[in-house]
Amino acid sequence: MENGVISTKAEGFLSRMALNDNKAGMEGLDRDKINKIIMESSKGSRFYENELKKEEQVNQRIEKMMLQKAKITEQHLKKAQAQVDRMATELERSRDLSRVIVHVDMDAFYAAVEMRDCPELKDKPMAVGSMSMLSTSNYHARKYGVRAAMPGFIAKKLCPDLVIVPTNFDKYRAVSKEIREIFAEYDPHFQPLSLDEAYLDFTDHLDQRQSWPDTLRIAPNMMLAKVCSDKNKPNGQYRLPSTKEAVMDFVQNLPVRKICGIGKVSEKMLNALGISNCFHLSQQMALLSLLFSETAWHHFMQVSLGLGSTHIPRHEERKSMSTERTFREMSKTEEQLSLCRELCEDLAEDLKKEGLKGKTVTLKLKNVKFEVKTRALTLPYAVATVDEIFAVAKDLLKTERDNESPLPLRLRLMGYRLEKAEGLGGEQDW
DNA sequence: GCGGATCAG
DNA sequence: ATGGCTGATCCGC
Repeated sequence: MENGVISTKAEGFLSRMALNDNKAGMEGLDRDKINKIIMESSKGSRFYENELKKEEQVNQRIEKMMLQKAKITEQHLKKAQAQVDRMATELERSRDLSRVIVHVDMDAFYAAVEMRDCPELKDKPMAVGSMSMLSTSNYHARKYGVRAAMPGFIAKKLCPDLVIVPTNFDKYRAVSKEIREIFAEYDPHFQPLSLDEAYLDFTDHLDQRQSWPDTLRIAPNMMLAKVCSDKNKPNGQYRLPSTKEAVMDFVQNLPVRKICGIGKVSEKMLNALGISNCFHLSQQMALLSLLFSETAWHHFMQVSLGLGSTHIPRHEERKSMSTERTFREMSKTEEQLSLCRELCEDLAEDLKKEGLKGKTVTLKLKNVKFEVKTRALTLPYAVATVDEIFAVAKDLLKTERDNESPLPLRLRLMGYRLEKAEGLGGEQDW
């Protein structure tokens, strides 16, 4: 029993904190050595303690799921299988292989821009970000296990020669603009996902020119195109043929973690059921339909059949806008209040740029133990100005302070979000 | 509607 | 000493 607990904890550490070799450029490095260094620089920190706590919650979720699984009868499963089969037939009828979808993803984008502007960096391990957090790293640095979303001080331990370049968003935005102008030539309705990523529908373009560009990752739908864009990095290309056989073959060998929407936690839950790739996923669909929500298993179903959107949606209207900031411990009421005011000013300014309003104000707090809390209030009318927002924001903060009283709120992050409320009348007020 | 969680980039 | 920020969505109240 004692041993069981300890090994669960060790496993928990690995799944949540350990090196993620999902990314390109992470093949064939010394995982054990890297994980040991990450572990040593993490152990005992408040961040790490909180990660352990979160991991324990995930383990409990899994335990609950396993108990549910144990209660499922053969009869139950048979019935579910019949429903799954019916749905598969239905979905199969909707399969559309006539579109050509491309997902473009700039390789190590921020790092590439910095190396372009400072060629000496090309031969060195480098990353973009700060000692607190890295946005991305070049391929030299990846050999040491240095990757995006890793704090710089840990990266420095993995690779003491690492050069950390501060982020320069204006520059990346400018390059992104150039890139998007090129995208528009191929598909005027392309959908940008971030500064360095976009979906393009190439179907019409290819009808006009007959030559096949072999410079891109191509597939018959968005889900597949996204996965393909990860293949043969860097500088490699991949085209998934538009046949059902090719698609099914491709999808069956795919680890579930590669699927957009399946993250660390979902992966761990699926793994607990013996599911690690999409072949297992399709084999266990009846079981999944009984253990997961409808939305979740329908998504699994689509994925296991290699289906995805064949039309790129037009850019949706934004639903919320937020601003948050991390700082060193702040416990004084007056300081917190003036920060609250500052954040409201920033938010109001951002809202003004887009001419937006919102009905729901949400306060986000993270204490020095990395515990996150949100507190929201929905108004009967939409607000946008600093004073309107601040009036609500300061009350939300006060309520939290009163809740904790007489202990002070020992904060490391504060943020505010304004949201368009659902329901009738939401549209005209936003 | 609220709050916690997950996910992506 | 240093463990981010923004936006979306889902689940279970």
